Amino acid sequence: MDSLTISQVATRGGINLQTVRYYEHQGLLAPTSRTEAGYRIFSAESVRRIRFIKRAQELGFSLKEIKGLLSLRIDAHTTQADIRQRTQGKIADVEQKILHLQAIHATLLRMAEDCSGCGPLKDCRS
Amino acid sequence: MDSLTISQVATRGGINLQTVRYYEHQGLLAPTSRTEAGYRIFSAESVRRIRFIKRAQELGFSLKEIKGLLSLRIDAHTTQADIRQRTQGKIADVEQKILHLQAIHATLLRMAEDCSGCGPLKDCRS
DNA sequence: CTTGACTCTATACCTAAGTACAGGGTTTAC
DNA sequence: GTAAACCCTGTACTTAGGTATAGAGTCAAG
Repeated sequence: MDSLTISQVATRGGINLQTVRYYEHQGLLAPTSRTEAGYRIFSAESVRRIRFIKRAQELGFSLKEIKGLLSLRIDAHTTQADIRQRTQGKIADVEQKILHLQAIHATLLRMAEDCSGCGPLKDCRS
Repeated sequence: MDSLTISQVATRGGINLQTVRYYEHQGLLAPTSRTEAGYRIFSAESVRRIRFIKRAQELGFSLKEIKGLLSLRIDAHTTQADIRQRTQGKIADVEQKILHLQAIHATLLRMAEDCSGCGPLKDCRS
């Protein structure tokens, strides 16, 4: 029984029911089908997708960017070169973010462990 | 001559002039003083601060959180224990973010380099 | 067979983070 | 000494990302 209602998928994904509809409207999430009466039907897949969206958001990606990340999904008609090209820029972005976070992290650690001589956080090299 | 006008500090920080005033209003940035006529005077320090704010924003921190990060700045009356306590939670947050980014990064790399058998991005373990 | 919990669409409302005037004073360059 | 290019405050508008409400249909339990 891999079939979920909108309220179930919202609860399991940790978001508001209205937000599920909002994400659908934004093209980030689609119900697998509808019942006779028009009720949305989701799968466990959708829950994973919602969680991915929330994590990516916490990392500073906009919904638009997340849509781009999600669309990298591979299907039979996508060539290697195609994928490589589309992922390249995103890989660079992510690497930048990691570097900046590591700089902040190092500065926070220095502040916590040895405060003599450490400067303000904004001076962390990054 | 470490004395900048609002438009200079905005340009060098890479943000809109209005945004400088907005950040000041939000308590994230303060001019070092004012001229006789009431014009704001900034220093190079403010430019660094603005850049830090922008970087942190790209990493998913809200202005409120960034204010918290900036307020960790050390002054003479802050004790070691005090600092350690205030930094602890933020360090954990940053570590979480790094882990999530690394998971996305690894998945993107796998997609770019060897697509046979790689799944959708949202399934990256993180 | 009806009542309560659920769903639908559509529209309105909200907060964060800006961005853009309007109306007025100031400074600098000719 | 007067334009052009600044700056000031205050208010209004915008966009992203939701969240709430209204009005109506659906389903499951007693």
